[in-house]
Order: sequence, then structure tokens, then C-alpha cells
Amino acid sequence: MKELEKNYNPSEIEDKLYQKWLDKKYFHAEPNPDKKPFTIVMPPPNITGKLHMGHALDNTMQDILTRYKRMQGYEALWQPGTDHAAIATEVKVIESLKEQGIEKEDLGREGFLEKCWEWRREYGSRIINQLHRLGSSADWDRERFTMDEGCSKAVQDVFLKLYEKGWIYRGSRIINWCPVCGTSISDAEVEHEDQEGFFWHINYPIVGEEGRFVEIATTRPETLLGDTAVAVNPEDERYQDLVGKMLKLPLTDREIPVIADSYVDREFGTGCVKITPAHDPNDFEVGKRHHLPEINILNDDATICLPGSKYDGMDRYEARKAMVEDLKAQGLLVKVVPHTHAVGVHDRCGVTVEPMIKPQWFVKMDEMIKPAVEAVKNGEIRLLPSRMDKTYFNWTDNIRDWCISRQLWWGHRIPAYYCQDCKETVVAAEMPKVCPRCGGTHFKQDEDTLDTWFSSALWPFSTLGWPEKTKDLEYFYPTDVLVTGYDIIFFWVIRMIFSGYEQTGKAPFHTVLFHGLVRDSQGRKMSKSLGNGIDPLEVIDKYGADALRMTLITGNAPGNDMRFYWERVENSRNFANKVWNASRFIMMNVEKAPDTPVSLSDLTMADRWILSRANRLAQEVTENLDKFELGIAFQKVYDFVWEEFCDWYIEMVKPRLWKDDDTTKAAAVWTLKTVLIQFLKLLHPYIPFITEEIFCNLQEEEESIMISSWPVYRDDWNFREEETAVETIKEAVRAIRNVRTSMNVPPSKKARVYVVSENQELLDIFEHSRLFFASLGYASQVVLQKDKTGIGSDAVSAVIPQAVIYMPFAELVDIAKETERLKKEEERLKKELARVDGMLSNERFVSKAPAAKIEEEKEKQKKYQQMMDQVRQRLAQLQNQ
RNA sequence: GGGGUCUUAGCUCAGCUGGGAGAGCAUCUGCCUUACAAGCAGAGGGUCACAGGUUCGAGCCCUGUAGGCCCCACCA
Repeated sequence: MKELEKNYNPSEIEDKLYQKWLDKKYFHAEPNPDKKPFTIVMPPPNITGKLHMGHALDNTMQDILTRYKRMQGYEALWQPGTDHAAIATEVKVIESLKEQGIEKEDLGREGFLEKCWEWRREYGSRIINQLHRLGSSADWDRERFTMDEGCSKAVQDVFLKLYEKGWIYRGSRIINWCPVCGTSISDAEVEHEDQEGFFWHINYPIVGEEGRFVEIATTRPETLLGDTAVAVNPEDERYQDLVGKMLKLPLTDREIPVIADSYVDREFGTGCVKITPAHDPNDFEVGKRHHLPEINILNDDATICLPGSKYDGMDRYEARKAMVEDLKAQGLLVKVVPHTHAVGVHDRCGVTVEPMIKPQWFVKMDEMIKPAVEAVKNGEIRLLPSRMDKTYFNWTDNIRDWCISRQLWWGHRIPAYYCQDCKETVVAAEMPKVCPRCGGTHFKQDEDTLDTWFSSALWPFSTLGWPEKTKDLEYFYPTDVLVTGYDIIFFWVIRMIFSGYEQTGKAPFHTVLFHGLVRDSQGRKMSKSLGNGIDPLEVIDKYGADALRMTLITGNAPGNDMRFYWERVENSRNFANKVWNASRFIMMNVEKAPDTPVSLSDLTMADRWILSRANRLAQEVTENLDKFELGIAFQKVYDFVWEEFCDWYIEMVKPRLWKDDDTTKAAAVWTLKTVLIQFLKLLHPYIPFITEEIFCNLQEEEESIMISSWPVYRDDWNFREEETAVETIKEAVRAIRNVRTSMNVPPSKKARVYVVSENQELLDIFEHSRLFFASLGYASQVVLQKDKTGIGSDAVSAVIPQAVIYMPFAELVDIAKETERLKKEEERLKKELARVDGMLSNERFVSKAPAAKIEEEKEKQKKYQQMMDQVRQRLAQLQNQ
């Protein structure tokens, strides 16, 4: 047994303990037929990432669940890894190359990829090391990477399978194009933000009808160059005669038809819509319906592409300006109206995306999504909090095909090969030798790579060895819980679910536990641009990982965002210190009864009380954890440790430890140690470091708390009577302290305390607790009796249920003050009685409420009435003085 | 336009299936009591946004109103 430092100092022990856990391989999981598996797959952080509060929260939650299950005897696997993060990594590498004056293209594909791998080798594990600091008990021996050999094989297999099935196809469709990143992106990667812009009203002259125009309104005048029609609603009387006529497209020499399509809203704008099939998703659909030509007017960098035109080569916004000027000059600009509208921007770079028609690869979603919808509907997969269901279905109900090709180099290359002789497409694991159509032997692989999320979608099973039928896969899959932020439900969660069903025939997990965002103290999102981010590592340095973990897990309901306050970290640190000092106290006293055998029958009332409380605590905490109520479970242990154990039990036990000849000393020591170990175990998943440090200093039988057994409820530790008895004593002590404080009696001044009650059982309770009741109640002597014999009329009193407590403070008694105090008590009791009486005299309550509830209220009525009688007696007494 | 969510003590938030309003911080008053001043003992402070409804009983369930936040969405 080691003596502990006075204050808990996390930095001294955390690294040492983490290293011990690693050395002992406690985090490692292997298929074990004697145990049940429990699996969590870690959302793979980007290799470009740096640990932020979101990661800290996410991983703390996963660690809590993993450690809990491990202690419960499960073969607990927390599967870690990192994500190649295609765009983010390319951007980083390109940046670092630029600093050296090198362009991506200079290196060529191979050269550039080599740089990416180099970058990954250098920085890719940084975030993993940061996760170590948190105490994460993931199985690092199994660390995976979305572009490692196995995961890449999984990606390729899935691609080939879906292609064969016809669910992956290549097509020229309208997609979102990021002109800065130079790649297509999926719908999910487009963020809509309201921007203040204008509505430009433009007149298109009607061919052959001099002086007659059709007025259209647009927010993007530059797209006019790609117009191939103007549409009106077929029901719109105003424009009936126009349908079929031709219009002269301004600034060009083209003529375009007026068509009728019900897509047009008669009420909005002028009721005439310019149709640009190549640069607007709606117009694209309209164009398909009416077989309109699609004219692409943009280059990949969003400059105008219209050879021969004066606008050719201009930036899109420059061209807009120039064209508006020209229209004005020609008298075709009718008016300009300010207009706020939603603009799609790329979520990575914030640049306005351009819808464009490009040949891309897509995943057909309509069939594949079905089992994923069904699974959440029938509860096979449970989303927590359950309100996430709506968000989920909103997406699945409106799902569109998924654009999976990216014009990037860093990523899984699409396994499609084009015959250079006949343009035949061959999708295969390797480059084909001979073209099945023309017999040609020259092939070129598709230049594109896959959306990063395509590989993330396979993460729960690709990390376990799929598509091979590995032992790991068989044992650990399906995984159990997925813990992640609600912000990636569309990107990742849904895609894992449909991929899991499609590829493995099973749900990848049965529960998804969502958490919210960690915001700053003003409720703002933490962001680089605001500079308001708080570095979790800084928190760990200052207050310890345990304090950070507690802060992140408490004071917030599941799935809700939370604010980060340093004050809350301090409170967490204080709790850690409290646990530390309680343990210190116990260690300082254990040798007072070393190795004395103790049986339950040796325990005193107080011992049984705290043991019983600790017993039920374990039961409740287990229930809460099983329901994934991590914060509630922790709060319960927190309250137990601080209030019941430290503020009450330790104080109760002190006189027994100080007294040399106390016969119950061994029982006290045993109880202290037993309850301490009990709650250390309950706390360990939350605060792994401090609990391990204490546990190892406290005992020698077990080498680590993290592989010790989780407390279970035991019938022989259930002592209801003692619990009630101690509650009575606590009430009496509180009453005494209250009286003393209101009279300004200093703690140093002890007083004789009389407990007067006609109830012998009650007196017995006080008899049994004489020793600690005296110390907690600042009593020089405790006198128990059935009447007021020997108590001066000038003693102060406090009424508790079924008893009155008297303290002779003759010289301190202020009759007026005493009366005031009792009047206040009378008022309180009056209110209580009025409430109870009101309920019980309500016929409808008595006839309809459950019997137990009625009985409960009757008991209360009795208790309050009895206390009221005592208070009034006492008041009468005072008045006679 | 659709959906979600929030409105509870000065601040930040809990409050599980409806049965006497809670925590931390802050404030006030005493205490360096031999584990802890990162502590101990006490105190003050709330028409649970508003209006209806269901119920014996509503912070909790239903409807509506106001305000805040978020997500989704092809009104040019």
C-alpha cells in the first residue's frame, strides 16, 4: 500500500499507465469461443486531421462502451483506423508542393501519389497518437487504413459486383462540379447557403414579331449562353399563343423555341423560364423531356467556353457583368431586382458549385436502399436518439443516384478500362489483355478515383477482412454500436447500412448512437476561421484526460449539442481530486485493521447502508449503460461518491477509526475498501487513468482495473431497513446543523443533544448510531428518552418525523428568533398538509389514482400532521415564557 | 416549402414510461474539523416561453402562438 500525493496530478501517471495497458495488450481482442463478442468500429479520422473536440467526444463515448463491455466479460473489440480523405489530402499535398514551387501536374500521377503516400507516412499517424492521450482502448494492433491492401480489395470487389448487377453505371448526367477542386462531388457534399443576389429580368425578342418580347428572370444571366428554350406553364393563358414560336437569344445568333412544361410555376417571376439543360438540374430534366440540345458553356475552372464569342475565356462572374452591360446597351435588360436565394457551395472549400453535364460513374440507389429503410422501420437497426429516424427517412425517401467518380488522383482508382481501338468499356480487377469486342490490345484505365465515402461505407466489414471469410469477420461482425455525430448521417451512416446489407446480407450494427457538436462557450461552432476552437490536448495537459472525458460526457442530453466551458473542466478535475482524496483517506486507514476477516453480520448499520446503496448503484448504472444513457449513469456515480460516500459515510466512520478499542473497526475498514473498489470499477470506463492508479495502489490481487470484473447486483448486499434508518439519522443531523447555523453556534461549541420520541424503534436507531450521530451533530452527549424530563424550557428544538430534538443553548437562545424559525416551519408544514389534504379529499383522486399512490399520500399526511403537532406545541411553550 | 429541436434558478444545462422542481458555476453566511480550501456546513434564488386541451393529477402528452437554432429541398 502506497501513500498517495495530496493532490491528484494526472500528467504524472497518464502516459505511464497507457504504456502499461499497451504493453500488456489489454486492448487487443481475438475471436474467443468462450466469450461473447462486442464490437465497435471507430469512425476513421482523416489522415489530415488533428484531434478536435468532436473526436474527443466521439472517442470518449466509444471508449466508455468498450471498457464497460470488456469488464463485463465480453471480448471487446474497438476497431480503429484512418481515412484517406481524398480531397482534403490532395489539397494538403498540393499546398506543400506549391511551397516548393511544384505543381501537381509536374509530377505526373505516379509522382504525385508517391508524395501523397509520403505525406501519409509522415502525418497520418499523428491523430492516432493524439487519440492515445485520451485513453482510448482501441485495438491498435488492428489499425487499418481505407487505402490499405485489404480495404482496397474490398472496394474493388464491391465495384465489380455492383457493376455486374447493373447498379453501377457510367453516364453523362448533370452533376455538381467544384471549379476550384476540379472534381465532381455528390449531392451530399453540396451545402446550400442563402446569398444576396439579383434577379435580372431580360427580354428575349420574338422572332418575326418586331417589338414583341418574352420577359424572363434569372439569377445567373451568364447561363443565357447555354439556353436552348424558354418554358412556360401549359395552363398559363398569358402565354398560350407563344408556345411553338421562336425567340432570338440575346448576345448570340441562335434562335430557341418556346415550350410548355408543367415544371414552370406561373406565380413565380414572370412565369417564363429560360432553359439551360447543361447547367441546371431542373432544366436538364426539362431538356430531356423536350429533346432539347445541351450546350456546355463552361470550362472546368468555371470560365466561359464559347469559342468565337467575346465572352470566351472570361471568368463566370466577369462574364456575367459584361453580359449584363451588353444587354443594357441593347435595351434588353428590363430591370434588376435584389433577390436572396440559396446557392450551392462545396462543403470542403466553400466555392459555388456549377451544375454541369459530365460523364461520371453512379450508383443506382432505388433498389439498394430498400433493406436499409426496412431495417430502421422494423427496429433491426435502432437510431438513438430516435428522432434521427425522421432525418434518416427524409434522405432515403428522396434518394438520388450517387455520383461516385472524382477527378482526383488520391483515392481508389476506378477499375474500368477503355479499349483504345473500339472504345469498349471493360470493368475488371486488372487491365484486360484483349478487347472482347474488337480483339484490340490497347487499353487505358479510367482516370478517375472513387468518392472517399465509397470506401468508408464498407468500413465495418472491410476492416475485419471482408471479402475474405476471415475468423475475425465471422466472430466480430456484425458490429454492435456505431457512435458518431449526427452531421454525417447521410455521408456515412446510411451508406454503411445499405452497403452492409448488400455486401454481407446483414446489418453492420444494431444501434447507432448519435452525439451532437461541441460548441464554444457562446454556442458557436468551433472553427479555424473564428479561432475559437479549444484543443483537447491543451485540456488534457492542464487538467488531465479524465477531466476532459467527464466534461464531455455530462451535462447534456443524447444527440444534443453542448457548450464547452473551462469551469466545467475544473469541476471535473475537482471530482477526480475528490476520488483521489477519498482513496487517500482509506489507504491511510486500512492498516488499522489489516487482514481481519469480516462477514456481513459484523457490519454496523452505517456499513450496511452504504453497501446497500453501492449495490443498487451498480444495478442502476448498469441499466443506464445498457440503454446508452452514459451521462445519467455517470451522474449517479458522481452523486453517490461525493455526497453519500464522502460527505456522509466517511464522516460517519471516522469516530470508529479514531477510537482505539472500537470493535467494529475491521468492519469499517472492510466496507470502506469494498465500496471504494465498487465505485472505482463503475467509474473506470469514464475515468480510466485515475481509477487504475488508485486500484493498483490499493490492492495487489489484480494487476489492472480494466480487466477486473464489472460489479453486479447481489441480494445479500441489499439492506433496506438500514437505508431507512440512516436516512432518519441524516435528517436529524441536518436539522441540528440548521438550527446551529441559524443561531450562529460555532462548530467548536458542542452541545448536549436530546432525542425525544415515544417510538422505541426510533430511539433504537439513534442508540445504534450514537457514536457518529454525536460527531456529525456536534453533540457533547446524546441523550435518548421518551419524554421531556430534564430538558430546560430554554432549549432550542428541531422537529423531525416522530421525534423532537432539543439542544440546551440557554445563553444563546433568542426567543423571538426561535419563534420565527418555528413559524417558518409551521408554514412549510401547512403547505404540505394543504396539498396532501387537497389530494386525499378529492373524490376523483381517491377513486381513480392507483392504490399505492393513495397509500403513499396517506403516509405523508400522517407524518406531516404529527410534525405539525410538535411544532405547535413548541410554539405554545415559547409563548408562555 | 418540408422536417427536427430548443425556450426550466443570474449563467450553462439535466429532468427516463405524467404523481411533491434538480446539478454545476455564480451569489450570500459560517468554518484552515487530523482525505480533500480543487474542501466542509448552511442559505437565497424558478407563474418550467405564452394560450388552450386531455387527465384525479401536466415541466413531461395533444393543439395552436411567439422567438431562437439546425437539417433537408430543383421556384428560375
